[in-house]
Amino acid sequence: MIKQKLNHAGLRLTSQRLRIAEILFSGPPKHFTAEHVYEIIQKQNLNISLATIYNTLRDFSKKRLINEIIFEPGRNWYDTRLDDHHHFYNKKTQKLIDIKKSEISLKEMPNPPKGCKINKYDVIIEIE
Amino acid sequence: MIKQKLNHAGLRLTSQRLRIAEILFSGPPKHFTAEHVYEIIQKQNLNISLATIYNTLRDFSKKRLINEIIFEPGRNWYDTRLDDHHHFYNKKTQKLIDIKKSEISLKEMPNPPKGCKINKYDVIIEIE
DNA sequence: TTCTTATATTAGAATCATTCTAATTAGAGT
DNA sequence: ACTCTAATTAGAATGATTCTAATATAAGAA
Repeated sequence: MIKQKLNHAGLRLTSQRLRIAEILFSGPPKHFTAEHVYEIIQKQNLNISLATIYNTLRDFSKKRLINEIIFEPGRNWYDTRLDDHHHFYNKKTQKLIDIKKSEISLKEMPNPPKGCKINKYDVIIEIE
Repeated sequence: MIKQKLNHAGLRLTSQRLRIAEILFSGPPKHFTAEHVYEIIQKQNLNISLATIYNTLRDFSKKRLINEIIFEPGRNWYDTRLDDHHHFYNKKTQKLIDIKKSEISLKEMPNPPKGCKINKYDVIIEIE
């Protein structure tokens, strides 16, 4: 349940966050940017400032409710899927396609440099 | 030889491109942004406009003389290494560390969607 | 060599996504 | 209800990159 999700993450239950979470977490997993969310909200005749969308996505990402994916310079994408998986990136259409972990995993994970721990890893396969 | 490299890529031999190529391809492989190259050129008391640096790096990348790496939103990084390898990315220090292909390769490469071919793939392991 | 033409360079303006500012509003515990 | 901290907001600011359009130059042709 969405309220529990936010509570558990230590995020206050504001109407804006609830509306945004509703959009993100209802329906199938999604790839999106702040602008995408903003457009959806406009179409619903809701009124949430662009700054709040940016803040909220950043907060959700920090709290690991969504995942940031970097594959295009100058644009922040997010993914509601949190499980271990990777992406095809079609440069022309600018679309991402999920790749199941089972289809791709690494032979072995190299040791990180001393004093560092691995945060996450991303495999991006660029197609055209 | 640098002139042959540019000629072979179909790029005119301008003094600016030769100077930039000199910086990139002399010495060990490098990770860098347009600003880094610009600073080096300033220190050498050369005078090449920032726009030309951006243009040149884009051109070199298109012609596959250097490789674009995307791992940080809002900043274009390049790599003079063209062979198959991957990267640790230290988010705090914003530094990249090469990972040899032999240390990491994928178990298998998934089939791209119909009508698409694989351009390249990048593995980025975020550490902290 | 000189001519020609397409291409490259440039300064500075423009763009675009994102973050910041500082004033206002609103959760949520007491 | 009261208080206090955190969230929201409009609009400005930022910062990397690209664009514009004027000028210069490489390199093949004559």
